[in-house]
Amino acid sequence: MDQQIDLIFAAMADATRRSILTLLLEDDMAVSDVAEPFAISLAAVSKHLAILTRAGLISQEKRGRVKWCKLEPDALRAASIWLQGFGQFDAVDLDQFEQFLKSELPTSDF
Amino acid sequence: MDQQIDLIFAAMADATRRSILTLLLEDDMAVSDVAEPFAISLAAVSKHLAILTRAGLISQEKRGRVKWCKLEPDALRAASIWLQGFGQFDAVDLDQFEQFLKSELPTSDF
DNA sequence: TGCATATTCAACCATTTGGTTGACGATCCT
DNA sequence: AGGATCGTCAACCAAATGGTTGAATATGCA
Repeated sequence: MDQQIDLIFAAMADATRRSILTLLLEDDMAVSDVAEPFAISLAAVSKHLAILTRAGLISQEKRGRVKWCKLEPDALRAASIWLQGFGQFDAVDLDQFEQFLKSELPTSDF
Repeated sequence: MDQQIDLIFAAMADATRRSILTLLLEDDMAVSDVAEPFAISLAAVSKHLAILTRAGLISQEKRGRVKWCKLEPDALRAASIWLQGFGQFDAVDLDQFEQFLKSELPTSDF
């Protein structure tokens, strides 16, 4: 269980992977579509997706040629719980949060 | 700012460092006292503390021979905000959280 | 001055990560 | 069957991680 938390935090310790999670927050996507906004190779994105899958943050299902990626928000709960314990954090400023998300995305058109 | 989030999540992706944070939740501690519960060398703990410091999760102040380590919970807010955005997480089950914290500590006597 | 304590530094090692390129396997389409 | 597309695998590289041990630095104390 520790290990799962390790994997989750490690998976989130990379801006590309956090961007991928944000993309998938919108909708399920094929690997190529996930890769499209990024200036790295498809193979590199494939590795990122493997890391996210291993952490349980996404799931992947192959239908035909296409492998669909789906956010698994439940896996974030453990990490969230861990953080909340250090809590007394003020209520989240959602405006700030949206701005932050946008600042992390490689493209800003969504 | 991305980079700070990178550092924070990376710092938390290790059970030893999370245990250290939990220890410091109780009180400020000297490096040797932080190291005491762990079965690794003092130098290894010193490295962990450097990583936590770089991430802004703790601060260290030298008074005399002793370097005091202090939790900086503010640094966790950014990570917390990030996670909350994937939110709709149910209210935290605090009992479960405490049990989890205890399960992560190398010694269970507090 | 001289010793003990607190902490870091340096060098080393094995493993993981994040990236590349090129080849390969699957699947769809005509 | 043949060709295009989707995605991973393999081999490689540079950098970071997590650990070790032994030496060095800094401070306190007698």
